[in-house]
Amino acid sequence: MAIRERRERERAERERAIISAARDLAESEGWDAVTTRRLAAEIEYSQPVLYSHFKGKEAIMAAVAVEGFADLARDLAAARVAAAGERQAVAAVAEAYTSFAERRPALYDAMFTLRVDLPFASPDAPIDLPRGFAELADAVRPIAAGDELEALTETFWSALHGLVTLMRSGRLRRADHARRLALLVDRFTRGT
Amino acid sequence: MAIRERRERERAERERAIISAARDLAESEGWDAVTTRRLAAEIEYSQPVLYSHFKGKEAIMAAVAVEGFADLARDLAAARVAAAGERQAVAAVAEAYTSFAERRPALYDAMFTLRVDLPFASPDAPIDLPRGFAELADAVRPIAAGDELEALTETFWSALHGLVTLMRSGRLRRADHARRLALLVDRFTRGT
DNA sequence: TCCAGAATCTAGCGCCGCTAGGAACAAGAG
DNA sequence: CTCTTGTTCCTAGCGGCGCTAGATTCTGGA
Repeated sequence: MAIRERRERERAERERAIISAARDLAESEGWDAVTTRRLAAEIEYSQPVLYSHFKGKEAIMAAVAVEGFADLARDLAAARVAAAGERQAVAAVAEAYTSFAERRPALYDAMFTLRVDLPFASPDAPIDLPRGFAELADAVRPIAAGDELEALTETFWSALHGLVTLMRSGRLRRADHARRLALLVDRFTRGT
Repeated sequence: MAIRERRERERAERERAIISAARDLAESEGWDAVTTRRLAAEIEYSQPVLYSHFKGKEAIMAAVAVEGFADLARDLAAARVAAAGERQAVAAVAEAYTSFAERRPALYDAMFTLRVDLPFASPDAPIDLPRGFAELADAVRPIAAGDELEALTETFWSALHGLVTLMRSGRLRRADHARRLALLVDRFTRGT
């Protein structure tokens, strides 16, 4: 029986290795460089082994994304609790969000841009996804006034996501990022 | 000389055919289905002919995107001038923008999501791109108050883009779209 | 020591974007 | 009308992709 356990442990370790290799490779060379052949070489197994752990490449990316949700939720929480007031909390969370996207672009893409097979606005979403959303919602709550909190949080999130993706793809000048972020926070916190 | 002219005309027609085929194929089956082989078959020429017109597949997508900017600019202009007042103009333009993205998803992706080799915030951006941006800016101007118009327009645009992309990728429930859009417009037009 | 079943690999399928090299063709010169 | 020259276009193929069938190797228990 102990043998079986060791087997399962080794298998779990290998799965972790696949996810780490995918994340590292994506962060250093972009997702285009993450091929099943390179991943297999990285973990020193043959290609088909990947398919005994994951349904396909998209599932590997989804697994990387799930890891990212935990990191993002942590960053957002830290920013929120460190803020001095309600409006500062909104600004701090916004800053933390965009900074996460800038620091971990490949991870961010897996989470929010690339097509991956993950349930989002659904009960069986990965556990850390609603956690991150809840952090945003906590920051937004004081400025929600009469508005529905969930929809307002989604809207705020969308705005942050738009800023980040348009800037990252070269559609917005990076230099004006801080100004745009300030404007967004200002408009959302007005009159509350 | 007339022969040369006919040649050039035919060549221009073929280039148009390539762009149309790419757009149609992308809109009916998605960009993944747009391969150089299928495009070549569609225009009834061999694959290498594509490369005598465009540097590569990305350049074809960029050409499709450029066409889209003209369409979007037209939609935005129509929405803006038909609106009854300043705030209604903001709402109308926002609605027109997201509706364009919903109706022409593949085109929208080429324009704003996929990596294409196009200059954006730069003097040599395709002519219709600043036109679309100017339409947005015209709608935003009355609500800019003391804020810098360009940065505010970029921020508003980003929010629309975020709403659209997160919804389209299944990260936001489609059912709440109108509510989110209304919240966005409300927050941007507050106190002006 | 042998065997059944699990674990893993080799080899290959059909596709991709892209390109080298040659065939077919048309335009001007004699 | 024939020949040369330059353009146009195609056939064929390169290396790489995600993924999988089938063979092979390994391993725990009889």
